[in-house]
Amino acid sequence: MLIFMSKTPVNYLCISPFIRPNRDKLSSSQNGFICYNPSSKVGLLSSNLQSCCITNPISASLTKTIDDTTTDYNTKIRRFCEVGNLKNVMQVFYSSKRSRLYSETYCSVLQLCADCKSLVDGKKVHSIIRDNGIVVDGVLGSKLAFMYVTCGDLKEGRRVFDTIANEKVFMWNFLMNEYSKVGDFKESVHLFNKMIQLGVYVDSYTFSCVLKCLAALGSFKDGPLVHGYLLKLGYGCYSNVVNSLITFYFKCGKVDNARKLFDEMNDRDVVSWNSMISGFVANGLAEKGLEIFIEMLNSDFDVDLATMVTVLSGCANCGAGALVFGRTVHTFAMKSGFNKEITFNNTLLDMYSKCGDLDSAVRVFEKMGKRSVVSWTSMITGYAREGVSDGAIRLFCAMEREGVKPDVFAITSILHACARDGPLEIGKDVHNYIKEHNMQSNLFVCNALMDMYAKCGSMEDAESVFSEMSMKDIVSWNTMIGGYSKNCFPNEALNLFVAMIQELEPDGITMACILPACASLAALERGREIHGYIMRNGYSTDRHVVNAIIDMHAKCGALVLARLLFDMIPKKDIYSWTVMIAGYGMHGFGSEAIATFNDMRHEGIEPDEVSFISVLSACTHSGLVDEGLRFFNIMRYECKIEPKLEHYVCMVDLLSRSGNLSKAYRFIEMMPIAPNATIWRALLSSCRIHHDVKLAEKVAEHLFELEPENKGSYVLLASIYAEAEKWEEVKKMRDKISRRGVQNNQGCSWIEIKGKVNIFTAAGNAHPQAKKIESLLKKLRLKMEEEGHSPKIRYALINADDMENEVALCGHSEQLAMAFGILSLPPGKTVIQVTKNLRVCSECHEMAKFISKKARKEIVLRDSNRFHHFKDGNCSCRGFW
DNA sequence: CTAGGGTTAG
Repeated sequence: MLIFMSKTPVNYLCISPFIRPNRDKLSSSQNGFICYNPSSKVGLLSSNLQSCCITNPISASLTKTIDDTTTDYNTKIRRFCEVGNLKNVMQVFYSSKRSRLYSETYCSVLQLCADCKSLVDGKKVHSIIRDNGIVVDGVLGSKLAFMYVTCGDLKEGRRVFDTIANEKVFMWNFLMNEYSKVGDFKESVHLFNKMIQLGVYVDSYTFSCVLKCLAALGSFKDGPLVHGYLLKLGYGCYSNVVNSLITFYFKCGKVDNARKLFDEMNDRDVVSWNSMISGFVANGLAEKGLEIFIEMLNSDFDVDLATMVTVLSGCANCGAGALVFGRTVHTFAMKSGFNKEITFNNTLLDMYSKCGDLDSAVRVFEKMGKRSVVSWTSMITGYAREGVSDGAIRLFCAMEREGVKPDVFAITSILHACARDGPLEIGKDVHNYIKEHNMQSNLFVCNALMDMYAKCGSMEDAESVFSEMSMKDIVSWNTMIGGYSKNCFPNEALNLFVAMIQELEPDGITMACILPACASLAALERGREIHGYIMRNGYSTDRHVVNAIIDMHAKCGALVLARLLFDMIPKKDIYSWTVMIAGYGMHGFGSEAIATFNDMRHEGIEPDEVSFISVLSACTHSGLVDEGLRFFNIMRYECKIEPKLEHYVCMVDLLSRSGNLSKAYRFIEMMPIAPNATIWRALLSSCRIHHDVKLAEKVAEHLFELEPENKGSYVLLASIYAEAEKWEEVKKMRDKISRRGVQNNQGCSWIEIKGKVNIFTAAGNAHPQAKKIESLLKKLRLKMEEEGHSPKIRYALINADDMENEVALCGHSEQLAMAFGILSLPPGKTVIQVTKNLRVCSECHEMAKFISKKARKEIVLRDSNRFHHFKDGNCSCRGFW
């Protein structure tokens, strides 16, 4: 009688030691488990005998060549294996480590290590096998490989697998499946090809696995090849194979092929039906899916839990469009009693959440009798997706209170929530949890962790996670590159990009991550290089990439080119439009931005919250108060979009800069969400423009409360006092400022000349042409005074107090860059383009106007907020900055 | 080889 110790098909490798296998039932190829080293002193078997023993364990036990203690160890170890006591097994195993045990004993121990997922113990067993010089044959080798892979070390498992000539299809299938689980579909397909080459017998599982991988890879050409091959081998009537084919064709969008296969099937099973329904739904044909579902109900087939789960997760993948179908399924499931199943409820709530109906998801969640970590994770993700980070975090805490332990999925999800609006403290707590629970080997967790740090603005922390990762995938690289781009480390982003392309092939997302780096540098030449790289390597069809290219051009000042590229897009999506609107906005072309926004709506594209930010900020940059208010109302009442903080920032900016200070203040008071520091800061700087000291004090109170350590706010209020000649107050502010650390944000401007970026800082470190630049500026300043442009009093007053202020911060670095631009502009060219890391100061702004008139040059200055086009003594911003 | 939840892009 054969006794199998565990349920997996590998189990023939470990037969209970207490019941000797019945000789008649042994198939020699499958059950050989004793393997002595020919050179061993304990195993006295000759080579001939050994080969006999491998195939026939009975003879081994009969030869009695092993001393009693060894037999004892074998028995003891395997008895502990049976009850699953790894600790005891390892103890006995260690005390026996000098004895050669039965190969089957090693197998049992390895199986137990696999069951317990203990890589540490598994490795110890392997090293003892090695030390004892045990020959690793196909059986022991398979078990070793199985152990490694099961314990998460796919690489080592594969290494062992490669050393044994294993013709067993099981191990091949197992490895293929594992590779596809970790997302390495290429390797899985590679293994398949190798199997064919080596003539390994392939079975139906092999085919379903390889088809799954081909679908995931998008290898739509190879699918039909495999299809033909499996027909030749006679697998065309295996329902699991045909089911995989159906799924494959659906994934390629070949709905008709899938339908035909299904129609011609002789024995459809539940999976066939399920695949048809989810396939239709996934191809945007929810109604067809519903038809099949009804057909299934009408046929004799019992709808099972898997049907419900597949169908609902199909809806979830489709998003809002499948919500109606999802509801129908929900109603049906209630009648059939599926709502008692936790798995069903999990899928159901996830469906509602992914289809945009979070309220229904919450209702399902609240009604569920039992909740698992999966249920909680779905809810947390749902809140995070909607941007309700505090809700997500509250749920996470509630989950922990109920004693549900977060796993890697839950951790990834909560990190995503923390990334949404930057509670870095909580993010760090999660990081500690990850360390304590050894989750840092999980790729998803690490990627989410880096993303959280990047979004919270801490690239140092992101970098330290990145550098310690043993396995990095394309997401890891993209996250870091995108993080550097967005956090204004464009050079780091570009360097990392160069490092990346030496390691692995980038994708469209990489391009969409690196282009903003060029944009933030305003380095049009570098951007064009990347643009060229994109064209050469075929990324230019990816819509994200195309949009990023347009964005880069707009942000580098090449607005006309941006428009040209925009017009060339055959199918513009909401991102394309948004980028274009924002482009016009930052250049001060408010009416063009509005026209583009209207064009978008005419094309039938519904604006979303980001496109409203674009058009609202365009109104702000051009001082279009009435239009801005109109769009704000359209957003709320026509498009039913709840304004977010960013929208309120735009509105406060819009109202206050145009002089409606008290209106702006009332607007803040009316906000249904708590205003943040950015909003108060916008109002405070408008108070300065319009010299409203009283309101400024009120506003500053809010700002100091929200950001007590931000020195900039105190400087701003001090400037307002100084301009109002309130010297007592200036002194008080100065004390407060000096108590707070150093100013971190130094002014810096740069200009790209013939592809080389020339940087000028406030500190004024010497440029090779510093003397020429200084003398040119001197001349210009003199001329300015002659023509009656006296420097504004407010700066002089603050300077007298020898206090850090806008001027000191600015350092007039943009003047240096502009002067250098005039000196080195090639003949024939009339546009000087300068970029500054902070907002331009008003003195420099006046200077730029003057230069544009006197030198007859057009100056395009990009500051941290917008573009200024200076021409003939005027600026396109018309004072709105 | 058993479902269901997770990461990067304006």
